[in-house]
Amino acid sequence: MPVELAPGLIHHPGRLDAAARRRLAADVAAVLAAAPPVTPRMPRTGKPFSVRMSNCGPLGWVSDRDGYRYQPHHPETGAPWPAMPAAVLEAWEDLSGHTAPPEACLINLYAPGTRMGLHQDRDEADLSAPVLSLSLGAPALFRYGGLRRSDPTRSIRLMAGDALVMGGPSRLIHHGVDRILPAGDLLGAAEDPLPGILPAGGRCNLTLRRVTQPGAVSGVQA
DNA sequence: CAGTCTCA
DNA sequence: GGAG
Repeated sequence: MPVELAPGLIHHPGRLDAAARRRLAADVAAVLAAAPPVTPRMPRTGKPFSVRMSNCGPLGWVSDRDGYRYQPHHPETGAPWPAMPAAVLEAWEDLSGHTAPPEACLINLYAPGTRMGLHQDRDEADLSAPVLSLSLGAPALFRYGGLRRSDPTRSIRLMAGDALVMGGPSRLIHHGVDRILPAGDLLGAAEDPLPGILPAGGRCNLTLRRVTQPGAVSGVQA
């Protein structure tokens, strides 16, 4: 059953069963074969993220010395991002409450020890759509706060199969990943969703977003 | 510009 | 965990 952590911030524990998780993982593996994970870098400083990333869908989120942006092609291969898999689109239809389809699915790969500092998802022109997060693999300690970075924060454990919707008043809240937890930390067998791609004990997170304004002309990025 | 980091 |  869903838990409303804050207005517009909905946690769906165990939303994806084992079969759905396997199907999603297989789809993600196929995407990563065509769009290999990239190590993003901080704008200006070039400091690498610990998380590795890829994308599927018409647009993908990338970060390098030039800044954050969405672009239609892989930054290293130059190929268009792979199409959004059916399992991803179905999750959006089930959980987003949004009629227009997602335009970007960012794939975050967390090896053990990887973290993601508190940040906002604010590179999208259309903020009326929620961000939908799906978790695979190892559990993670997820932290969320408010609209201001200095707002008080709380943390929850995000597990394989969990979905999290950040929408409405929570669309721009700060959030991050404090740490990847040992797979055996809780009951439930360790799942390695992407063997050969993600180290054992790692986590894969998918975030689905709407990027462009409803009326935007193709080729023009707000 | 920033989803970085380290210090405390 | 909060600040810079």
